Amino acid sequence: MMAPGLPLPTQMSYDHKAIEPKWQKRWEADRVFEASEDPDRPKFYNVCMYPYPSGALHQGHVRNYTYGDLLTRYKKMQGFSVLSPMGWDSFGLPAENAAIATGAHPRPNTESQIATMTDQMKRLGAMYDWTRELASHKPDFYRWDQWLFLELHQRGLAYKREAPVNWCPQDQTVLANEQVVDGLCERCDTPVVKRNLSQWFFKITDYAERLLEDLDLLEDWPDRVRTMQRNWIGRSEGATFGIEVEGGGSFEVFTTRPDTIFGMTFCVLAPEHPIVDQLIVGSESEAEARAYIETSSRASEIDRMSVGTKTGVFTGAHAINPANGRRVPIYIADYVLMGYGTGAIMAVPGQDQRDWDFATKYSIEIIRTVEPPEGWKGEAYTGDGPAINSGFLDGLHKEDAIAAAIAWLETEGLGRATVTWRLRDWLISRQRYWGSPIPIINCDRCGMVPVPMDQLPVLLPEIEDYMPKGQSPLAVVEEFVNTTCPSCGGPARRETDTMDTFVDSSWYYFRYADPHNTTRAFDPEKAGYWMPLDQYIGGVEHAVLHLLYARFITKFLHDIGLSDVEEPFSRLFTQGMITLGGSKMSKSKGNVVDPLDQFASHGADALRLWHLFMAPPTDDAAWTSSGIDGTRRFLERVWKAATGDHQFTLREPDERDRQLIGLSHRTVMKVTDDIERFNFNTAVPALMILTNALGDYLGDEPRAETADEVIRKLILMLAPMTPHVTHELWEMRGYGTMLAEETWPVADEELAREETVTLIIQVNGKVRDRMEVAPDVSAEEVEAIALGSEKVRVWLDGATVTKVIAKPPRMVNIVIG
RNA sequence: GCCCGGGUGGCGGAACGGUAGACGCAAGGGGCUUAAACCCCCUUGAACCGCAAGGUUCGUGUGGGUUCGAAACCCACCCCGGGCACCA
Repeated sequence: MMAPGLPLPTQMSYDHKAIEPKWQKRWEADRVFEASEDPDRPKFYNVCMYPYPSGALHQGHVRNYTYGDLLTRYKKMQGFSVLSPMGWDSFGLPAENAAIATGAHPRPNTESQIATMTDQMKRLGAMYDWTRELASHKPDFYRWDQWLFLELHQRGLAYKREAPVNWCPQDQTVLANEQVVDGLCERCDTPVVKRNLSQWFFKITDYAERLLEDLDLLEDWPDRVRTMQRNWIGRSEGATFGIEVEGGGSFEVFTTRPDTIFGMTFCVLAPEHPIVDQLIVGSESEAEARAYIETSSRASEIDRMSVGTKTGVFTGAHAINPANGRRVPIYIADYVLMGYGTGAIMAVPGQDQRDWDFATKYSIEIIRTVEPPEGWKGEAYTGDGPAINSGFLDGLHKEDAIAAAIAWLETEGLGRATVTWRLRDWLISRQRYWGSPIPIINCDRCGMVPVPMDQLPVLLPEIEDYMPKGQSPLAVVEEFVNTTCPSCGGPARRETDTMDTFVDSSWYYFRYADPHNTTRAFDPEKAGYWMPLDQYIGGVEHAVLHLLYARFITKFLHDIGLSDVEEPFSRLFTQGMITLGGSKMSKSKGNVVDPLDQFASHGADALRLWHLFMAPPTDDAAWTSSGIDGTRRFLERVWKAATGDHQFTLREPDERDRQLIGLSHRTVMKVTDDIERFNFNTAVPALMILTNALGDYLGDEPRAETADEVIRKLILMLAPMTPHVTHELWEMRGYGTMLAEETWPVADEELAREETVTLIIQVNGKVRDRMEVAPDVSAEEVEAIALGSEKVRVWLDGATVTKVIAKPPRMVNIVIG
């Protein structure tokens, strides 16, 4: 079926509808892409991020899998032992929401979508080792999520505590952080509020330092992803010290600017700070303070996060500035976050703009402790300068003043140098059905007891009602909940939360190395052969979620002796989006171009080539329907060159043969280099130029030997890009081998060398003439040629040559006065 | 606000500091055809000079700068996209 409005301008000379299925079946039957651990060859472990089974491939998938498959085939031709597996991120909210909407169980729907997508991947010609296929919703996979949980739990890295979570009042459910967009529920746009629930966390903060430091090792990651992770981890150096409350009690504050301590004119506590209650009891401001705390606890995230509208309330209590004994008021304000630092700050309005704003609003004194530069017209000054009004720190510059202030705090026993992280522990509980159950049993006598390893997996039960009600749908399933305590044998209740699907994706790439193991998550020997990934390909949207969690879990597996590597992904590639009409293609916007239409009209090869050609792989790319006409036309020309009935002549090779052979070697160099650097969009035109030259050559007394040599190279270079048509041509030309098993061509530098190059002759930087010269021409010769040029002489008439800059053989510039 | 990207023909995009616009799309002209489609050939950044061959000037967001020479390097600014955002 042809896409409406997309008539193919090409009269097709090859039948993609016959060729493509033929080779797809052949590759599968011959098991060409099944991987094996081969100690005699270098390995190449190549993975595209496993997809959520959404039902059908879209153009973004096509782009992703085309890049991945190109690399799989290219590396295989270069002699690598390649592992390119595929799996399914098949747990999670979309399937569950579909189930709620239709009343059907998520499993059959998920599995039929997996079947559809598998079929479409095969129709794209993307080859994977399907013997290693995995799906996270299957018990033989999620069993090992539960194992991972228990390993973390054993070492104190999985723990439960009450914590504020995102709550959508409309949907009556908790939301994952990633489902909160600008403070709103991504599904119903309702402002999200915080709600306290008892939750399971993975202690990723224990790994903060290593996760930050090892980013420096990841040289083949995009800078922006490393920067995003660095910001997300957010290391801040400073000091923590205690502050006495007048009349008894104390609290700790964290600051990156201990040097400004003399400028502290008030303190601020987060509304949730535990000491607040004792401070306000009986004070004049108690009623007002309680009202404020109540209001901010119910305020939506979007309100609390909005910069500029600082509000707060005086507690009625005062603190003592430890540096100068000054009595300062203690406020409560929600611009101080309980989750960062100590949930309390010393406020120095002279040196912090937020404190300045607050002090101005509530008429609190402002003391500058760093001399601003001459003519400073700003408000708070956060830059460097000599300390003033600061006692023993006076005159010191920022760095020295910070060191001196910390030394003083430590000598006085008031505080210490500390490092604070922005990174929070990873909240992995979900009050949702479609996920891996957390393997914990709650016993009244024994407390929280881990499910013994030999009782895994804790199977997800079949249920009728998936609707979230603020607790897991599993909580009402009596036969699931009620069990016996593994420790005392008494009656006990199962944990009913399930795990975040990011737990699945944090380790799945280890499982590909040993996917059928029934006694452990994977054999470290097998994982040791394949890990780390040599190439990981996916969307940039996972920069700080999946890619950070995966690094954490890999480090953990390393620490417990199951992995040799500390970093899972040696080389990361993040592709741009496909857009249409200025926005991302999506069903809701109605701007989807279904790849099935192009499979039918132009064939998978033409579609793959268009994706490679249309834009640099890292850039977003705008879909245009006519572009694929061009790549199909190009494949037609290749087909005609390789199968046409040409008038070959018997003659000795001449200049034309040498030219074409030379071009073919240069093309091999260019295409190889471009593929290595992911410049697919420039590799394609190089092949077009070669094909055009070949077409011209074939039309004018061609030699069969020359033609064959060039056609062979062309087919080999196109093989990873457009595998079906090239396999068919390889077979038709009778080379007698499977193209996918062939060797990638290597250029001969001698043959690639050009006989002449174009010398550009400039006068004062402007091009005035061009000449063909030998590549090894000298500077003196180039200068003589330039000065001898008739076109140049016109410009030199009546002028004095002041300088000649010669860069043989490409350029010479005559400078005249 | 902060941190990354990025602004090149009608469009997607090429260009180790050295011929700007490769390659492709679209458009126009011609050939083939009874006709059309397909296919093939030619033209296609702008302005100007020339009968022609050819030539000149301008041109990579804006304004400066460095350089014999800048789309590329430096400074300032404008616009677009993305990420983070009361993190003390």
